[in-house]
Amino acid sequence: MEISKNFQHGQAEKKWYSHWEKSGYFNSQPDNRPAYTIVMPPPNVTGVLHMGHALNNSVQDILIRRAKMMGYNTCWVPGTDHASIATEAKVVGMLRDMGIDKKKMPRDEFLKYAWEWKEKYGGIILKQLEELGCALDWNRTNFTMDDHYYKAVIRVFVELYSKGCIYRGVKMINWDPKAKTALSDEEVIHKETNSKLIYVKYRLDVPNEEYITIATVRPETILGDTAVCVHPEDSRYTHLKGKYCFVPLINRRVPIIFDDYIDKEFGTGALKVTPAHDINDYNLGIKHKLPVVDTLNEDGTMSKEAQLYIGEDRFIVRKKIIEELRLQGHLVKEEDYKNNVGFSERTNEVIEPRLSMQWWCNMQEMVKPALAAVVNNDIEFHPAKFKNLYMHWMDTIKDWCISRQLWWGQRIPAWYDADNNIYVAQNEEEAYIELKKQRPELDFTTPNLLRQEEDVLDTWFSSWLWPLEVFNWNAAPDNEELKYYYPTNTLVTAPEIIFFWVARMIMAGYEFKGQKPFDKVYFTGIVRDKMGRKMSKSLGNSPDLLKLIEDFGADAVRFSVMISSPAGNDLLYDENQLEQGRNFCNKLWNAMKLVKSWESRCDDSLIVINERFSIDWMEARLAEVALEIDSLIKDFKLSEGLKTIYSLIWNDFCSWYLEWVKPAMDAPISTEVWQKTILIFEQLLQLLHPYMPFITEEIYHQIRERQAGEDLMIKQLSAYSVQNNKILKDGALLQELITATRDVRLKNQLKPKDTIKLYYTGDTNFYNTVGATFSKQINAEVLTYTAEAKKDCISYVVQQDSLYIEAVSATIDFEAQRKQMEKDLAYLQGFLISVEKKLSNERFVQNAKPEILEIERKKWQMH
RNA sequence: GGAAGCAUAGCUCAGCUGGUUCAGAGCAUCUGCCUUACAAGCAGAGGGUCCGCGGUUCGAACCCGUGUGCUUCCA
Repeated sequence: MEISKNFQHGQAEKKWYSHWEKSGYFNSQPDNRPAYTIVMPPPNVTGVLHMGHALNNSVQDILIRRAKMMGYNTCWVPGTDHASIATEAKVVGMLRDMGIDKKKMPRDEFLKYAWEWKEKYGGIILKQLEELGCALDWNRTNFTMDDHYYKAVIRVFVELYSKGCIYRGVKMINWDPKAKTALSDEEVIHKETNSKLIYVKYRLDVPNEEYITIATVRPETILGDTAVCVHPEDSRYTHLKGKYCFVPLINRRVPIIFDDYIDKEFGTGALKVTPAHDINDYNLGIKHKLPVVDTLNEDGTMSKEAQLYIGEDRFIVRKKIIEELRLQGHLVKEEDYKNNVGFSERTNEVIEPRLSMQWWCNMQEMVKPALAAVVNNDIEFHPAKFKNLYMHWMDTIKDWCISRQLWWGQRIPAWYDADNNIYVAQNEEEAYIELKKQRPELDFTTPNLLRQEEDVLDTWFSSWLWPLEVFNWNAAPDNEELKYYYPTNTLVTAPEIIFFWVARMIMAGYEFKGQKPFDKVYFTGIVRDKMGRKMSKSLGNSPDLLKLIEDFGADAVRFSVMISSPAGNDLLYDENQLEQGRNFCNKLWNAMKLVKSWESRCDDSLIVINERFSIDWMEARLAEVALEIDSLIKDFKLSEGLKTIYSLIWNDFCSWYLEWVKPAMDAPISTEVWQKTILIFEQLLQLLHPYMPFITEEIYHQIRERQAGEDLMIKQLSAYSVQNNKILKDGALLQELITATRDVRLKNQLKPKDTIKLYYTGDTNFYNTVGATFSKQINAEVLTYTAEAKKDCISYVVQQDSLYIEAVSATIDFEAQRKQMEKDLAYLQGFLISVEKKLSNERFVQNAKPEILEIERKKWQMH
């Protein structure tokens, strides 16, 4: 069969992915091998594959494929997250496009649409992971709203409620007026924003016309003011103790209160207090027993209580109210001001602090084992610098707002009776049983004695159970699979969700299973563009991943994201790396073509003599580097690992080894050399396979006939050990000799076709062993030992050996040669002086470690 | 406002516990090659105030202090 000029990635990817899948290599069942398990961070059902996923999932695939070839029973669990806010927003938008208003629709009907939407679009992202080559166990695909999963979430809620961790209460929350729901603190993104600081004077309730001036960036909240606060030690205001002032426009009479919470330096030192719309004001309000005036509706418009501008959006009101204050003479001045404003992570809407009745989860007890596990490295963080971040958050953990005013999600299993008593239960029947117990006097023949809570749970309240529930924890807590796969081995995720998800999973693991969910957490970096900007949809700087895979191949894409992503560091994505990946594929492909072309030229009768050294050296290098790669991958230095194997293949194998053993044109090759070469090639492919699965599998099958089931993906890695240091040193010397000689040839205008006669001083054994290879690489017709310096030759030095080229043709540039030798001499002299200095320094000899001293003495002797 | 991290070649980064003349790799650049696996390539080369300053040490890219710049997290 004709071999294509270059690697045809499109065909190979389809062929091998379906072959692996059909062969069952992706699937896992418990057996007596040790398990290696990863649960994939479930992407949103709303998502499409982007560079972050490519990085994250490439890393996981590398770990899985590597573990598989090391004898583990590997299990990588895929799935998706229902992402309540994001998905609900999509579905509402879709309905709006269809001319349907969500509000006019019953809950059940809306959910029907949501499920339809999920079935249609929700799986796309998983499908896209196939393109990347991910070795996922598709039989285990989970969704956080699957029936069993739903039940697990409900059970967990009920359990925590009965333990007293979950409660219902009114608190200041982050309100998203667009999604019309509460958010947890983690879902709010603070951004520096250009605002105006407005100075407003409030008339004092004192006999003469006197004012107190306050400063605010949210003048619309004036309508909810119930006090003005100053610092007790602020001499400007001490005379106002016990006095009152009037809120402008609405003339509400409010007290002037004193509290050392106030920053005297900020603004005028006087703060307007709006307990309904600011967390700090709220706390002041509680302390000073202030009334609460809630001036906002759930959609961000002004409420009736505001008295003015009712039904108008808060930002329009902000502008209008400034004008009105100006008209009425209350506006003192406006200043440009930078402040931090909270935005909704999902809708990008400006968050309004709002007092609201929500469900809360107290984490104080759950934190303890979860914190300890990370502190004492029972769960390892890679890189370890994220431990600090984790510990700080856990130390200062606050109650988690878990209710969301949405329909898409697990509905909170709480029921209310007519008097608003709460019954939390697994389902309505059990809630009724509870009701009967507590209210036996009720007439149970009347329908609808109970009504269920409308709110659903925060998405993260379901995804924190991920490593447990994908193995069916709820229905069968002692099941074999859970025992076998849990705790999972490695979690690979982005540091952005360390609080959202990682911390909460750790807490859930200890709380519900009494065991950690994973041994190790590997945090990938953020993918940025060439200019260092984070890749995002809104910036439009994220390339179309599927297009990249189509154009360059999945292997090249994987190469490009892995080559420059050191553990935990951000990845600066550059198309350049994509080309490097493609070129590498091409290089591999061409190496294959070369080796294959030898097959028909094999000759059993040829004895291996000259190539013996090359083979031994390559095998030693292979073993040496295989060990290096092993330790790099163990340390999650995946990028380094790829660089190492890249260089082993390109430099050691292609540039040195293949050139050394390559027969002359049309000459036969010893069968043994060919066979050894194939064996070496296979091992190189295997080391590379976790990074670039498709091309390696393809070439593995191209270079030799394979039996059914004889696939690279499942080939077990050999045990490597380094036993031959001498040959590695000799190989390095040979390379140095070749490079130096080529350099000398080039500098003396010797054409590649000109042959040379070369004389050396040095170990004749060594030169005899490598002589044929050396001569071939530098086009020498004679290579001979000489005891003394040769005259009228080009001379140069490599390590301890002197070399002399007797040029058959061409003139010798003695001047250039002299300069080069002087340079070499100066270097050596400098070297000697530095060693001498150290050795003659008494304090060095006294203080330095003996082994260091030994090294220096050796250096001295050698020169 | 609070905390953490980073600063090494044009770019992206290695550089462990201070010790080989330690200043490295890849990419990019330059020079010479269409040499029959590969021009998506081959052969070779150049390129540095290890951010500034001060200190500890026999010895500092590495440890300490300080200044500057950048990034991230929290409020």
